[in-house]
Amino acid sequence: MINITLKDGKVLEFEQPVKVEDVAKQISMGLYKNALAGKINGEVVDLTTEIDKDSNLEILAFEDEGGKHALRHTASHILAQAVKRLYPEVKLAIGPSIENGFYYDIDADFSITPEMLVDIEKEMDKIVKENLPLEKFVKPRNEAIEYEKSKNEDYKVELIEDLPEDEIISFYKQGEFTDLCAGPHVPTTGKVKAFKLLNLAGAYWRGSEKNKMLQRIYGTAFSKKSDLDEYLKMLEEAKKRDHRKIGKELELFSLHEEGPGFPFFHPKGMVIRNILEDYWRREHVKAGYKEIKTPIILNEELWHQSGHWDHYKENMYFTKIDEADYAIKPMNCPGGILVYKNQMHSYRELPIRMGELGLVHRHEASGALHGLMRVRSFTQDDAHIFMMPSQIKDEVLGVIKLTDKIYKLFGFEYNVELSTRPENSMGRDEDWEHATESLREALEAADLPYKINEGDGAFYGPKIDFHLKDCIGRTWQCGTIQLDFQMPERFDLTYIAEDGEKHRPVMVHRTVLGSIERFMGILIEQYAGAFPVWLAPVQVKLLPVTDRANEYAKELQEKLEESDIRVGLDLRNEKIGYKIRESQLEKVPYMIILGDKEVEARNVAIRSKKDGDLGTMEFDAFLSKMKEENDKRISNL
RNA sequence: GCUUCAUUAGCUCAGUUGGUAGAGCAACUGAUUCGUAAUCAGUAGGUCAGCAGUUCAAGUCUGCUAUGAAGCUCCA
Repeated sequence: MINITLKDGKVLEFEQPVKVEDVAKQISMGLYKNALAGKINGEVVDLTTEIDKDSNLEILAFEDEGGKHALRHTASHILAQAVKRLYPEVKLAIGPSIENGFYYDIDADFSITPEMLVDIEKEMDKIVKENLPLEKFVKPRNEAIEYEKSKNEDYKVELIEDLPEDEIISFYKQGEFTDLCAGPHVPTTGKVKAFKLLNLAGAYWRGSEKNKMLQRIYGTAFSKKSDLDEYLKMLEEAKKRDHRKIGKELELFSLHEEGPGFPFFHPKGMVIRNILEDYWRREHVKAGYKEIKTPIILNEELWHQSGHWDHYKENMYFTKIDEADYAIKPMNCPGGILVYKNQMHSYRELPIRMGELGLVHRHEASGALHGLMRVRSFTQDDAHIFMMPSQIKDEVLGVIKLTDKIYKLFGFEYNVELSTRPENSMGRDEDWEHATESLREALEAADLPYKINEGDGAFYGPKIDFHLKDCIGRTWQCGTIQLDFQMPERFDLTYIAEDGEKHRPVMVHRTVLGSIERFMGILIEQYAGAFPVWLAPVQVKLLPVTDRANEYAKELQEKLEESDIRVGLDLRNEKIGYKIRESQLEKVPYMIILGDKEVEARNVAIRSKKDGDLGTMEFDAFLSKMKEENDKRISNL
């Protein structure tokens, strides 16, 4: 007798081992017809897995991670099978499911073209229609190696060879196709009701650029056609928010062949940028920061001392002044350190929080450049905090809270990662351990969920990173908090403690926005260009219906400008409908329509971008409404 | 940097099997003074990214370079 406990606590009894799908069918009619996988005692398994002892069982449908995983994983096998049918000579690498779909890496000695993808999709359709059952079988490791060798699948052989001697290797078979695989899968290929191949890309075997580059086919799969359509539509919509597209349409910034990765900011982009910086300054003054500005070009010797020469040279730009070698700063820390070192410091002063909107240049790989998100010259909203070791936790916690507050203002959700010691790093093990532990404690104290990113820290210390999402779900590192025991050592930083002796301070490097450029990219995508009133480059646009209202419009323009409202005036001889259309496309939050009626009554007709016609009101009433919206972020603080 | 793909007017895009470029919007000029998402007419605008090659002939075919896109690698 086997007892199977379901998620809702119900217990089912079976005489003999049953398959997950049998249970799914039995629990209730229809309810689990979309079952795609099971979860036995916490482990995701195929629907065909036998349950042979008492277990907790959960049936996973497409809504569950495990269900999606099984479906998409099967889709990737169908992709591989189709490719093998059409091009038997190719070698298969790996084909996992990923967040929104799946891919398969293929080694072919010809280029896979978009036209071929169409053929492959057709073949996949056939395989789905054939409704082939997926059958699991196992082989001991050595037999498994021989088996894959006989199929000429070199990559599979390499994968198995990396597994322990006594490992039992599982395979899945669907029709004539078998693949090394740990599962889980849906029971038959027919379950994959809706799929689409999306794009082609190169990808290094095992993710190392030292290895061969394979061809990767990306796709996505759903259990219903309507879900697939919805997803594709969502992708289309998301692309309309792309900051590169909106930045051009709204004349915020531009990029030119003459300076790849060096963005040009236009007047409207500068308005947003300046407001953002003002806001940043205000917040930082309140949080106890002092602002500094340090030079962009500094003597090369400084970079030897900081360790950047040894660890970051490849990404730096260099220049000469007279006969001496100089470097363009890729980071602001040495500048901040020189300011600190310029005088003696008492423990009474600590922590010293020194902020800098610092322009840095980094030689990023050409293929890594991406709009404003990844550039070669950018302004970090940097700050360096010098403190006693006992202050670490509180200071880090303070930065976490400041970051959270600022991100919340924009409605961002974010992921946090803790990155630990990388291979190419400097410093003592015990310092690294202490630093990493301090960051961990601060994260725990802030009650923030975080992911550990092994070996991804800076060369001088571990870090906490804040990642924000762009319009299609790619994440970008923005805020960062980096603990550093090395630079204070290298630059012999000191403070005089209570005991009258020199002591070594600890240093934190941190950014909240990350870079102004990247943050603006994220902002543009977050709002799809329709910025909140306080950030909008033009907040109000005055639209006279005929030139009889021009004088009145100019009068109002002056009054609005006096109150620091950013105002636009459209005096062109165009129809009002046309002027409204353009202002709407410019995403101006408010329009003031001025015709004979308004001139006569000395009032204003308001139209909001969001809500349309708001009717007429007194000008003063509108003005105080604008002032109020403008101050929203301030009262928010 | 790597793989694949792309680059035609300021912008968005057409351009058949190779036979030396076209639309809409924008700009400019004129008319129109009009009430909540495009008034009408006209004018001007292009070494088809650049350089080389194949050809009687190249926007179209080939190679190189630059830039861009997707992904990989990198991102201290």
